[in-house]
Amino acid sequence: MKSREKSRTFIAKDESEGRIRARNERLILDASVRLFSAKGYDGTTISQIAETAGLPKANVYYYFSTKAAIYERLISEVLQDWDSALRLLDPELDPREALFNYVAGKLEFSRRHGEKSRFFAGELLRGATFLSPRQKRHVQAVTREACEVVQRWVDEGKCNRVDPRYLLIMLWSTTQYFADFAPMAATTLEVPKLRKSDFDEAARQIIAMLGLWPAR
Amino acid sequence: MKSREKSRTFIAKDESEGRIRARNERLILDASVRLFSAKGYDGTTISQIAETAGLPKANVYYYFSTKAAIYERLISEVLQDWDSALRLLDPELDPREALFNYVAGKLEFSRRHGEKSRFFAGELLRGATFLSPRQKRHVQAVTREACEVVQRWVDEGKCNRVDPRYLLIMLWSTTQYFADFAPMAATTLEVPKLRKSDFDEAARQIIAMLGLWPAR
DNA sequence: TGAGAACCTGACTATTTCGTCAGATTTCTG
DNA sequence: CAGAAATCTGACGAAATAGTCAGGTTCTCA
Repeated sequence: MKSREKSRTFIAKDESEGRIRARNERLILDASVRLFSAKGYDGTTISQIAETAGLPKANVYYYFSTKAAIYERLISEVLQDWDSALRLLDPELDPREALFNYVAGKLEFSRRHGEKSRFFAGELLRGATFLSPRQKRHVQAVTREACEVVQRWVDEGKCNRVDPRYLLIMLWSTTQYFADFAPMAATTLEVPKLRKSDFDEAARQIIAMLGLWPAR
Repeated sequence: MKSREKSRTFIAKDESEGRIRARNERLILDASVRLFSAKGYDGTTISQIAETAGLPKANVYYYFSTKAAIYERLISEVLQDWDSALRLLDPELDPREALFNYVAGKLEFSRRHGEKSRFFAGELLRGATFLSPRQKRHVQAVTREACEVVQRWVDEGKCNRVDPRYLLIMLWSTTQYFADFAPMAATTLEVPKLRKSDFDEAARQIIAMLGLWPAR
């Protein structure tokens, strides 16, 4: 099958040892995120996950003791994506440019990883009870940081007066909408299916519609 | 089975005859929307619906032959709400005022009927496969109508140039966010739980952030 | 190369779920 | 009030599900 070097791999996580483990866990997680996003947590069975991943069910149980364990791993992965996206908000740039980059980046990520985006949205919808206090604090800290970036733009007069928190919510919600509710967005735009160009246009339109840019 | 012709009550729906039927169907539908919104379609069992509604399971089956039947009834109810909300967009008003009313109204509805809003969002998330072609056309027609209202404002110079479709998407997504992802919004706003005043403030902020208002 | 660790799996159990049904009870109507 | 229609319900069977386990196979490294 595969003859890799027998080198010691002390890379990072506790499970980084064991190529087979890494490969199979990935298979399981990928299958799971697809199923969870399509049918929800309760609507997904371990048998389906096993079948989608191409493994026997008992083998899935070998790697994850329970469905909840799979789910928790996915949450923490998605949370990482979410916050590295927020770090795209570059304080050095002109706000209009920085916000455009952020929106475009977020849209592009959502377009390419629709299942992840929908998975996260689905679980937020269920009440976000899954976030550990630690994760909640983390989200809060990252959010606050982003707010400060915007606030600085306002203070420096580079940007009209605005409550950064509402601005962020507006950007999150709109970008999410295109990914998560794509069928509805497509209906509204009267196209059969959203394409990359629709996402790009969305980024431009969103930025254009915001009344944040001081007259020059 | 089709021999229910004696009653004199031609009120509206096909089921308007039979007070008991009406009452029990309502009990079942109310229980269902709450459960569906909290646990998803697949995650909800008929037994839970029965228990929540306070009826024996077999009695639920007496009124609805299957879970899908309950679900379809809910969809059409929610769709009605959705489009009567869109009719709140009053073409006679000044755009700023009209849009504020629309946003505030939608937020208020979502706040009061969170389960319905989340139920709809949840099913959109699953791909909107549930909408019949007829319903889809209906949504499209109502949307187009709303777009025309906005377009007229633009043409009359009451409103800056904007693509009405993206404006609508932006408004829908943002208002939905507050209702459907309330825990996340609360975290962002750093309040323990969203209150009415937060929703009101959201409406003001959303309108204020839009750069649609021509200088006077 | 061989012993132990890691990995794999078919078969099994206990539980839950959907949906049905026969017959009991209540409500309606003439 | 009598009979018909509507409503109610406990109990049941077939199917699906989460999770376990004993024992087999493959890999790793000294």
